[in-house]
Amino acid sequence: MKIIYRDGTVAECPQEEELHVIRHSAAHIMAQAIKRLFPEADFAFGPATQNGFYYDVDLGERKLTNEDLEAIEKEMKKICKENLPFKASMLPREEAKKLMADRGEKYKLEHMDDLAEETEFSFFQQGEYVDMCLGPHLLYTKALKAFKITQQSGAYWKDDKDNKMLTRINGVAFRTTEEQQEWERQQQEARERDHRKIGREMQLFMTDDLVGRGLPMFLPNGYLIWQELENYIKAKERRQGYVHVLTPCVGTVNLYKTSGHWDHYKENMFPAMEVDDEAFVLRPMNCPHHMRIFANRPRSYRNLPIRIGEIAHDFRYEASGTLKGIERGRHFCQNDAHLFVTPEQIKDEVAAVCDLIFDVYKDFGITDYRCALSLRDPADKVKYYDDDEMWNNAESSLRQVLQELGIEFTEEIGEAAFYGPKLDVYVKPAVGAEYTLSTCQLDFCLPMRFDLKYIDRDGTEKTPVVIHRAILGSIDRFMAYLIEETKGRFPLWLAPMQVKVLPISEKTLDYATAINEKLADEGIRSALDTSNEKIGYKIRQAQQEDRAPYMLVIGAKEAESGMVAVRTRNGEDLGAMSMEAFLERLHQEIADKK
RNA sequence: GCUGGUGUAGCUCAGUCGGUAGAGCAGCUGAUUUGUAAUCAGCAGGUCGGGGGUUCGAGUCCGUCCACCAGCUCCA
Repeated sequence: MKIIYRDGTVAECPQEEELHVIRHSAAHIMAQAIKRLFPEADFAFGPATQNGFYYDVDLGERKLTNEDLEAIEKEMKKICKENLPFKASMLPREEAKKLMADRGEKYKLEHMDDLAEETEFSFFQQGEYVDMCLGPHLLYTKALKAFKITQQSGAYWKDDKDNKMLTRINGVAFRTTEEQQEWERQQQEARERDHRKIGREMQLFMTDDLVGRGLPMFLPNGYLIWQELENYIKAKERRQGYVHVLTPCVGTVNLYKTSGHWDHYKENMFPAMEVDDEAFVLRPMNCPHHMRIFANRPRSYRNLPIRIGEIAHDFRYEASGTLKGIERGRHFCQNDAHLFVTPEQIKDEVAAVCDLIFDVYKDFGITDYRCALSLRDPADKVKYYDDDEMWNNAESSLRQVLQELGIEFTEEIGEAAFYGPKLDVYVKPAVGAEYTLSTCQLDFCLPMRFDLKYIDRDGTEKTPVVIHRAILGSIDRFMAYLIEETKGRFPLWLAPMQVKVLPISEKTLDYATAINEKLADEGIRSALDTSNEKIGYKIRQAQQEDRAPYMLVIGAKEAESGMVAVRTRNGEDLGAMSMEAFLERLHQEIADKK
């Protein structure tokens, strides 16, 4: 595939750049189509994205309908058919400005002003449409073979919500129609994995308008998984010397004024409740409660580190548009802990937290994640606690520890918490944008604000350092992730229904009932299908709807021999085995967390 | 919160030009007693998201509120 660069040279496109160029050119062709249909259109940015492209366009008061989008797509196809060449040209600043001014492109002009150090600008033209652009592009519009406009949405000029909202038109583009079909298949597959869909099918959780939006309720099946996760992570933490506490879901406004959260986040908290001349809020996080637990009694360096964990209920008044099943709600349960340490202990404790994170990921088979060191934006004195020395110290300590641990990470400016830098571990769900699962934050700030002290070896009072960390993040979000990763086919130890007992007919119902009871006695979550259906139907139900890892087919042969016929969720027929052998298999698999 | 879209039975969906709602699955009842991914028949199920408006008449048209979905912004 040949492409044209901004200086007009034509060359073979590097393989890995092909899609990007196709998508970028698709954006230009879409802009041309939009301009033909809506001459008043004023274009902002129109880049290629991970799957496709978009163009942000100012259409004045006009709202686009779906028919408009179809018309744009049709016009794009027409432009491709016209097979217009892409032509590159360079203009010095003044001429470039005149060209854009003549064409009424006020966003491009503003962009040129932002690029104050540039002396000349490049343009690409196909047919009557000219766009300021770095390129490179396809040689001809016909080279764009597979694309589709997918949606429109709003987006702010320069991503700033104080600026005007423009219409963003999104599309996808591929090398071939086969690749496009493959993408559509994957989209379908992602929709099938959506935790909200599987959660409803498997009766894991529900929401209800009368209870309130963003307030999911865990149903018996979902709460079984929840309890397994809670027990699992608490046991892991206990092994690392954590203790667990239980603290209330409300706190005084003064508590959050002391921590600084009130100033930073009061807009995202449920409003204060005034009672007996005191104001309370539903708590949005637990750090202040844990700080006060530390301050409850004198502490010695001999007691440190103190690791206080809690499966803690939190409430945040999230913007309505951000709510998403149990991935992001207004109530959620953090797998939270605060480690109170001496400065010398930072390294070992951060290392232990990282070990715990990756140990847990191993248990769950999580391999597709990325780590980021989230730093403050030093220019932002409003968001970040203003103490350069403290920040430099915290950031360099955390960076150094991560480097020494050999963890690969990128650094992201302006992503820190207001009180300190953090290690964030991101994962990508089946549906939607990536999010943080685990976090480990180094905090020199809250211990000062709460005036925390311990008595050091030399008898003087010192301020401890706090490490905030969450491994599963929130139980809710972690469950959402697991649902999408497993498609609801949870490993045995987590499956709400571990075994389903399927009598072939009522004639073997008694034996099947005894088997079911035996399983229950052994602590196995089993269910008995007493329905009057054929065995094929029962299997289909157990495998597809219940997603039970094991099915026991119980007929005359089994009743006579005292065996069970075992079938797996994957359709594998393991044949007849003794109940003892089956139980041993179950217990082993549960212990292995496979 | 912003922009756009969607809302019909528990679930997935159909419903033409405005003339008082339909299917499959699930549910219930009965028949059948079944050997590894859907046995047959019958029954029941709805203030068409809510309140308004236009109309002789609204699931359908208009407006408003609510919820959901996508994207943006945000995520202590």
